[in-house]
Amino acid sequence: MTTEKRELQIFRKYLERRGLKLTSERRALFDEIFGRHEHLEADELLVRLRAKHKKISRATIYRTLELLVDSGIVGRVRIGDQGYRYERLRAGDHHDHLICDFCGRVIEFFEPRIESLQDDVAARYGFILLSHSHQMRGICRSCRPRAKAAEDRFSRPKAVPRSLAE
Amino acid sequence: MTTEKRELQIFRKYLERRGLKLTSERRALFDEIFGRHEHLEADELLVRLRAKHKKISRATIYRTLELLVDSGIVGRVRIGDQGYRYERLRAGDHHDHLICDFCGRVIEFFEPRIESLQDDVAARYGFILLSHSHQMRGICRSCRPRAKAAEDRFSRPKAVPRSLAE
DNA sequence: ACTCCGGTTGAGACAGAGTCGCAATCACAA
DNA sequence: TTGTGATTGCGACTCTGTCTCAACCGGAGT
Repeated sequence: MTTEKRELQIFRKYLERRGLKLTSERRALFDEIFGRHEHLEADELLVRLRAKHKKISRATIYRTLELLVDSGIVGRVRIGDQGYRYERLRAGDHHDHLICDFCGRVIEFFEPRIESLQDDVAARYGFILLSHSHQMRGICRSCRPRAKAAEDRFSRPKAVPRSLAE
Repeated sequence: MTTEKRELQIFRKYLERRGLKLTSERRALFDEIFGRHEHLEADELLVRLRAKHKKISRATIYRTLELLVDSGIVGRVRIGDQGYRYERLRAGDHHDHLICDFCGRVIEFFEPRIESLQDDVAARYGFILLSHSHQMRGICRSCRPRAKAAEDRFSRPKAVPRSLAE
């Protein structure tokens, strides 16, 4: 609760500083995102809010998400193959994502050694690094048995071992 | 030329193994991608082929790109904010991308230490790693002066220094 | 508490990227 | 050369996200 309060204050300040208003729609979307820790798509948010008998339009969702991202308290990430997902950010919180191709689960990770190697690479090419996006995809621990079963069932449609590649 | 020949053989084999045909459209798209080393969007490929008086439809471009990616000789990457770009891959060639936000230039990099740390992270969470996508964005060496100038011109619309954040 | 004004909303049109169904066409093996 | 199943082009469609605009509302000033 204290955490939410803090982010709400930041958002309020952000709006105030540019003469924008904290409407009930903006407030509802804020609450929805900060009420749980998940990686949500814009349309999921729309559905959830409407399920809570909150009248809100798609356009407002997108417009508000833009404000939230811009204010720095919400992050926008490409996780699936189409569209973005939004996640709340705590102050100073940076992480990248590990995504299970079977169940879709998203795990956040932070590896300082990767972060610093990124800086090295950027420096090597004379780049000023502004942002990065790093996703790793695979099969999570609990999907491994299922993945194995599926692999056996289909006669590996895509596996073209190098023995056949020429 | 020898390199192209090799990839064409792989593609031929790939089609053959699943009873698919090497049509003139597929061949033309192959040539377009392997004729130069760039990161192209589907529609750019369409335009280029039509400019060469090759009659081809958008649907075929997409369908063929899928085959090329699936056969392993072409890579599909999200580089901009909308859509994918396609790039030819040489055997065993893996790299990630550094993208300039000003000029759009794409630089490929490979940092083995990052690759191996990725394996460590995956192992830490019990993940079987299948793929990853890693992009770094920023300002390239030659755009730095231009970027600086632009920053001075606009009175930094988004910069909300922490001194004002509460 | 009331007013007023500029910011905000909802609805639906629109845009860009990509997919799909189907009739006509083509590759390629016999 | 022929036959047949794969492939193509077209246009309609989907999905994600943006835009326009008239009606509406938040909140500062009174």
